[in-house]
Amino acid sequence: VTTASDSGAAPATAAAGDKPLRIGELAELSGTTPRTIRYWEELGLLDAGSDRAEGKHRSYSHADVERVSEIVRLRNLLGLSLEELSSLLEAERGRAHLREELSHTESPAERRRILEQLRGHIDAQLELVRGRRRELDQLAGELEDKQRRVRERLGETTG
Amino acid sequence: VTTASDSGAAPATAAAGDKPLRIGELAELSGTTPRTIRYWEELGLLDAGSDRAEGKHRSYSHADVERVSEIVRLRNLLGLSLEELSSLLEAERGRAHLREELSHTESPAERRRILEQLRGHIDAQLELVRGRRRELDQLAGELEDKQRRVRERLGETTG
DNA sequence: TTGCTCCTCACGTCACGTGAGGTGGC
DNA sequence: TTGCTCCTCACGTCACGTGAGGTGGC
Repeated sequence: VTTASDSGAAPATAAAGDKPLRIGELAELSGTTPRTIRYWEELGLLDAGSDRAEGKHRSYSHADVERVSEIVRLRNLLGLSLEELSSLLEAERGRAHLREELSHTESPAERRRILEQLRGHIDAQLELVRGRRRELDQLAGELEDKQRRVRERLGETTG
Repeated sequence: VTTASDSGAAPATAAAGDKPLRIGELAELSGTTPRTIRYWEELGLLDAGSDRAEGKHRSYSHADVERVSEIVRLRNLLGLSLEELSSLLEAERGRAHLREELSHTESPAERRRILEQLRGHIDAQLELVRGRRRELDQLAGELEDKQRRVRERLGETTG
């Protein structure tokens, strides 16, 4: 139902990229459940697809698989609330809009302004991810220390 | 109430390490809330302190700060359910017990057996952490690519 | 046509948040 | 003694899980 793809990755085959998907297929391909997708749609995280008669089946595209997969990934890795995720995704829609704008403007000053906004958004997201990674590195480091100490003591025992 | 410290880190001052803490202080020092601590106690994640008269205040030690802080950290970084966390923590208590055993056994074969069990537990936890870190690295890498592309385009504009 | 997946309520659950009304301890 | 933090219910909330009963589409 939604159509715009953000990633620009070409589908494996042109034909496969066009086949409409049912909610169960979308869920499986993006690592979640139909219930979760309906819930996200209810909250406005996902597009409701404007014109679906009550009781009729939802229909999705492969671009939706990209989008839902990314939300699932961000949720799992960053542990954000859906409200936080929502604003992050809104920023991402904003970026898509900026790219659109960029492709239509010639003025170097304008192009520069748009690109700098894009950079700001990406930098912010990157800082979030790097912060998490630092914490995980710290934890991994501590575990590696423990591991090393046990290995040394194992080396001391005979056998 | 609980006493055994796992980490072996010396407190900043001996006196400060002995002062009993109230639930609000414990919560603040370990980055959570009193309600969460009571809930974890209810579930058995934290020791109930055996003998507290109904309505009387809970009392904690600085060793409890270590324990609660670690649970908070694992919850935030690994995104586990409290049930998963619970078994992970039980494994950790098992490790404390193994270390105890180790300090009392002389037989090299026995010591070796114990150390290998310790190593197994640590390796398992490390794999969990490394898996998460790999995923975050992947995400960070993708964002860095985007960032680089925007930078290149910024370099192309005049100004 | 038969089976499957889908649909919409609606109640259940997990991990707490948030008062309500009352008591404890420096 | 006054204020704070604490106590125990108990209901609310977020992000879904899980049927119940019914319809849609290959």
